[in-house]
Amino acid sequence: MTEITSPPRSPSGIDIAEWTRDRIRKGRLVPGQRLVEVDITRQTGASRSKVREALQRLEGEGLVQIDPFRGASVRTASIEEVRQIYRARIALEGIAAGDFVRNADAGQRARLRELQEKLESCVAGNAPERFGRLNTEWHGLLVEGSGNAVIADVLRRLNVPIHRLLFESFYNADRLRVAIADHALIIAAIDANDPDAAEAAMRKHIADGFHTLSAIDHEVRG
Amino acid sequence: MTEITSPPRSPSGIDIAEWTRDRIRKGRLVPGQRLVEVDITRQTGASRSKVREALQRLEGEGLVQIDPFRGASVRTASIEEVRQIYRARIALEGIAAGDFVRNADAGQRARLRELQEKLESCVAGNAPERFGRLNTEWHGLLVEGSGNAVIADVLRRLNVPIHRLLFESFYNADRLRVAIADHALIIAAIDANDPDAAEAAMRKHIADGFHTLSAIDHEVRG
DNA sequence: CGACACAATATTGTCAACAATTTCGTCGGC
DNA sequence: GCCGACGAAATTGTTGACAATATTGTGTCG
Repeated sequence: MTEITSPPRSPSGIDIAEWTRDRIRKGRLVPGQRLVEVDITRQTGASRSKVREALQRLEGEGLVQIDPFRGASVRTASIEEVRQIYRARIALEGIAAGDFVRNADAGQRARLRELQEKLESCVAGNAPERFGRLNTEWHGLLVEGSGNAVIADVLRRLNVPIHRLLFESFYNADRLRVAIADHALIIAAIDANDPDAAEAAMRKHIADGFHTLSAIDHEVRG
Repeated sequence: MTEITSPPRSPSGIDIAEWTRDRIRKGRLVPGQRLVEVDITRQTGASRSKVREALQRLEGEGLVQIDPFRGASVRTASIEEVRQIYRARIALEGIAAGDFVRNADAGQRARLRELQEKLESCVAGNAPERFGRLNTEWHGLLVEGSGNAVIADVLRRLNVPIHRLLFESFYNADRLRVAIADHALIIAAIDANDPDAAEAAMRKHIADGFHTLSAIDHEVRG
C-alpha cells in the first residue's frame, strides 16, 4: 500500500438538489410553486443540465412534480394524502419506538431525556417555533436510536411535504402540553423497558397530532 | 368548449427510468452491476442527457447509487439493510392489513380470496415462480385495499432491492405451506372484521418470511 | 516475475446552442 | 365588455461537443 486513497471529491459547485430541498424545507418554496429552471440557474450559478438532473432527482424523492413541457413544481399534499402520511408515520414511528427500547444505548436514552427537558422549557416561554425544531429533533433521535436507517430515511421523506404542518399545531399552547405529556408517557415506557407500551404510546401520540391538525384545518377552511 | 383537451403527450421516446427499473426488477441487472451511460444510450436510442436524468431520478428513488466520476450502479442491499427493510415492512403491511379490514370493499375481499385459492393451487404443482408472482399480487392487493396510496408507494420502493429474495424462499415447499397458512390466518381475521388480529397475523407472517430468508442466507454462505 | 511509470482508452462531468411547446399579451370582431 | 385568433415571449425538451477524471494497457527496470 503506497498511499491513503484520497476520497473522490465531488464534481463541482454546490448540490442543486440539496439547495432546493433546503428551500422547500425552510418554507422558502411553498407547495404548488413552480420551479423555473432558469431561475435556479441564476440563483445557484449552475448550468441548466445540472438543474434538470437535480429536479429529476427530487421527483424521484417525491418532493416535486414534473409535468411535460410545464416543468417542476413543489408537490402539494392533499388532506387525504396528509392523512395517509400520518398513517404511515403511526406504523413506522410506532415500531421505531419499540425498537428504541430494544436497541438504543445509554447515551441516546440520556439525550432523549435532555431534549424532553428543553421541550418542557418551551411551554412557559411560549416558543412554538423553537418547540417545533426541538420536537423534530426529538422524533429524529428516537428513530436514530431504533437503529433502523431505512425507516429513518423513509420518515425523512414522508415529513417533507408536511413540514409546515408539523409546526403550525404548536402555536396552540394546549397542544404543546398534550404533546409533552405524550412524550413523557413514551419515555416512561422506554425506562420501563416495555417495547409494546412504547409503541402504543407513540401511535397514540401521532394519531392525536393528526387529529389536532384536522381540527385546525377544519377551523381555517370552515 | 370546442374540443376535448388532449392529454399532454410525453416529450418523446421511451422512459429510460422505467426501462431501467424494469430491467432491475426482472433481474436482468444484478445488484452491484455498473450502469454505463453510453450502453443505455445505445440500447434505448436516447441521448446521454436523458440517460443521466433518468439515473439521477433512480438514485432519488433509492434504486441505484451514483459515485462521482464513476457513474451509477445497481444498489446492493446488505444483510443488515434487508433486515431493516423487513422491519419497515412489518410496520407498514401490518397497519395496512388492519386498514384493509376497515376500508376494503366487498370486491377487494373477494379478489383476495380468489388469489389465495390460486396460491394454494401452486403447492401441489410445485411452481415457485408462479407462487412468487401471485404472492406479490396478493400483498399488493391487500395494501391497495387498505386505501393508502402513500404506504403502497413506500412498499413498492422498499421491495425493489429485495425483489429476488422475495422469490428465492419459495423454492422451499415447506415455506410455501407456511406462507399459505399465514395468509389463511390473515384472511380469517379479515372475515371476522378484527383489524388488530389482522395486523398481528400480518406482522408474524412477514417476520417469519425474514427468518426463512436469513436461514437460507446462512446456509448459502456458511 | 513483479512493481512502477506512463500513455491510451473509456467514462463521466459540464456547457452552450437549437428545437418544440406552452404561456402571455395584443388586436380585431361581435 | 367578452371571445377567439394570432404572434411574441418565456419555458422546457433535446442534442452534440469538449473537458475532467478514472480505468486499462504497455513497456521498462529491478
